[in-house]
Amino acid sequence: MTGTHPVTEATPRRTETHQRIVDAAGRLFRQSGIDGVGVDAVMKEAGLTHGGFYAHFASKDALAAEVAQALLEKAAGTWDDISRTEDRAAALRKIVLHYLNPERVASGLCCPLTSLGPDVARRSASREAIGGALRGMLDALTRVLPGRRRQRALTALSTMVGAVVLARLADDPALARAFLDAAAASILPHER
Amino acid sequence: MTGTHPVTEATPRRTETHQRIVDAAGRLFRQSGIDGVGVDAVMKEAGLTHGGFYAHFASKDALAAEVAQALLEKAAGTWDDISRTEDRAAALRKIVLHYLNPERVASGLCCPLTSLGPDVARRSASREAIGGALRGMLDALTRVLPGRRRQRALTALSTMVGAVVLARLADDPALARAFLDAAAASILPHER
DNA sequence: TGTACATCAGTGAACGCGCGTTCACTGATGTAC
DNA sequence: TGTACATCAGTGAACGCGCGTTCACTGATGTAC
Repeated sequence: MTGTHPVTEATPRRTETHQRIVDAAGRLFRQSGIDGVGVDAVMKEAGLTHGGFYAHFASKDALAAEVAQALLEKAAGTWDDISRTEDRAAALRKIVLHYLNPERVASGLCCPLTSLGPDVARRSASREAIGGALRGMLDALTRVLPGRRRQRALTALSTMVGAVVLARLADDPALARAFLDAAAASILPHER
Repeated sequence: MTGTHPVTEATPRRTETHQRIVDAAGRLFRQSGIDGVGVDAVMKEAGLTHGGFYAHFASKDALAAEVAQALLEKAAGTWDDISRTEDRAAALRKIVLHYLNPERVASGLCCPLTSLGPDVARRSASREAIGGALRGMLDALTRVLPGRRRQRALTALSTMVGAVVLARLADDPALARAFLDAAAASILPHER
């Protein structure tokens, strides 16, 4: 029910189109911010015209909430899956290196916490989804971090998020890279 | 010259009003985002009416650029000053605890990197100012961190920025606090 | 299998509000004599 | 010290564009017989 237009029934085609709009918005919102992208642009990205939008969502805000929730759940879910792998060290490596991957960061299609965070936190609708994702990511990190201390997970998540934020803020690609590399090195067990 | 209306001359009163507008915008923009605050609201916060705005700034974007530059320079300057104190350990403590102060973070009137960052990075005008501030903060941190290694400064800054971002995102005050405390503990030499 | 009709996803023109921007004016400050 | 005038910071009404939202319509999909 959440965010979806309540009146009309769900049919296969409708559901597919709905999902295409959410995906398109996910890409654009993360690159240019929610306020920086019009309903018009979202629908064009999804291969449709803007008029049909309100057959799928009650408002642009409802779309934003659904996009945020979907991206946050997906991110937390991925971390959770990986963290349940047998090999804890490998799982940690995978989570950290994927998160801090320079190409992903540069594309803007990275962690929704950093790309949508501020925008979304102001819209109170999604605060719960954010809280859930945070806890999920912390749980996953705690599970794979040596010592399994919550404290370390809090710090590691801060370092990763900060590195991504700073890398996107840096005007110089070398500096951006330096933030990501330093963060990875500080979290991963030092191998040399 | 930058950002200021180029035609009119600078007189004491003009300068003071100009500054009052920049200060007001600095507060509001950090709390609600640049797109979330109208010229109208800025001028009201400064105790004026909206009409007079364009006697001081060429556009809202010009104001945003000036606000960002002022806040970034102030932040970097503060760090630089503190870092040149005799006692390195005390200077580090001061920088870190001030930055991670829960009340400051909750008020939103904290580091412009986290509160304006994304908004501002998209407006290419201020990328240079951001880069400068980043380098200044890194230099200050390097100066006061034990060992004086650049690598450690990169990580420490990431951790601090990430902790603030996450603290503002967390729906639960206790969780917010946990991010800030964990970050401080991880950077400050462990005293116990 | 073919025809008639109903349903429904998507179209695109149009509306209207918010907000950035402009502008003619006012009241206050300052200068000339 | 007082009066006349010029300058200029700030006012508030008005404009117009962008964008979220609405709506009458179309063309395609599906169902009845």
